Amino acid sequence: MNGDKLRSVSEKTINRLSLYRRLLENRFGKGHEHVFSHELAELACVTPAQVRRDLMCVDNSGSTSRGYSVQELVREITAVLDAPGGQRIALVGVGNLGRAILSYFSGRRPGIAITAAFDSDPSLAGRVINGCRCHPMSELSEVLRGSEIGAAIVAVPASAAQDIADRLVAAGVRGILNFAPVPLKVPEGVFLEHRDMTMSLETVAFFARRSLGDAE
Amino acid sequence: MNGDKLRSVSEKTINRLSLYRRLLENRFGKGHEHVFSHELAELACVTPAQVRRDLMCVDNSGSTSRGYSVQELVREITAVLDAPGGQRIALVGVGNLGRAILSYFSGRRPGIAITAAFDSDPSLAGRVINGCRCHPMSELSEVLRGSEIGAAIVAVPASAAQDIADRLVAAGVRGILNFAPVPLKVPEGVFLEHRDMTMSLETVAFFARRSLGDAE
DNA sequence: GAATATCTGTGAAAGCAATCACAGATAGTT
DNA sequence: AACTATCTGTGATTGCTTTCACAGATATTC
Repeated sequence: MNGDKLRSVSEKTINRLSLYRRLLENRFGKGHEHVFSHELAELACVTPAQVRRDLMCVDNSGSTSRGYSVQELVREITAVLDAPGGQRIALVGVGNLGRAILSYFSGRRPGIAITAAFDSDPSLAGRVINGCRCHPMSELSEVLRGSEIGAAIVAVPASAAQDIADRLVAAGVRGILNFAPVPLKVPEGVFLEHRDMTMSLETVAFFARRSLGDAE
Repeated sequence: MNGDKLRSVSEKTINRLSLYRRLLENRFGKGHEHVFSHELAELACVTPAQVRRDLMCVDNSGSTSRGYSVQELVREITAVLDAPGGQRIALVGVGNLGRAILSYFSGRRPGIAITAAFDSDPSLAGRVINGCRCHPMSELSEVLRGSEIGAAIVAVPASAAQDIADRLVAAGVRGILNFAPVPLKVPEGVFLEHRDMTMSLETVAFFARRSLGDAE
């Protein structure tokens, strides 16, 4: 990787780098060979200072009065975010949400692919959904150990989530994106992101209501 | 609402209150009439001090040596989070993700219901999915103005998202949960939550890889 | 009923993240 | 070539969130 700088990069910065890259990719070639921090900030809905701070961890030097080369910036962010040979992800839970995730990510990012799915429903075993092969849950450890999968998405019911997480960690997974509506316990060193939709929706509902109340 | 305290509550605290309530509901009646801050903290994967701080904004007083009454705590959190008569939410975009969201929230929370859905595909108009009626996109303003909907979920492609957001805001929506992979611009006073799955997955992939690198 | 143990509520401290503000750089203009 | 304008990179600052640590409260024990 990029050595010392990256060891201390915050999660929020990585989040925004991912966003910056996508925004830049969408604009490149459309008459935008260069971009200023305030332009990228406008696209990303953050401040220019935030953009420049975030970019301190990539090996790119913007030029004064011309800004950043879009192409170079994309390349440098990619050098930070993507694994050189691409990265494989597993999906556990092929219900409504799991399928939506599969279809959503199918070919969306070149550097990342969901290459194995698991579900407790045996009738799914062997099926291929959006280019991803489904396996029975019992094969989880076996399939993961035979692959280069280091991260996984959990989209199972709350009751099954912790057990799945334990098995994923035991099989060597070091990053989990959790959509189950329950917090997971993972050992030190395993990165965990909890994306609880109920939490998100209740929070939006609360602040929408408070905002209405404030206006009256 | 609860007056002064709530005016300054942070988003993070509201997020956790939502989580606490669900964890408590799941446990109540199973021999857990009371709960200590360290027990709830364990369930939520946070520190006991965090729990106590968060609970400062609800009108509940835990008793020393017995902790909090689970039932009372749920009631008090509900008084903060839920609208007295329940809250209605709109969903825009009934694709794979939109349907997964509809099925996920169907009857999940008593205080919140997705009561109207919109999609640009005319063949969906009039259909009822998971108890939610689908409307053509052209009826968005009309339907919203005739209802008590103050918040919405956006699950449309990136290219359509900003236009949808503008129309939602114009129709009086004050909170948006955005799943489209693009940041949205909304006026001051409108609460916006961006849940970008690509960002989340790339971030998990990054830290999983870094964690593996650290271990070697 | 005094002593002990263990809890809550919260002021104070520590830790993180975002913003400010300016030095240094570079292009354009006259 | 000096002057102006405007950018980046970053030390310093501000603001927010979490954690610490302890006073005060309440059961329990002897």
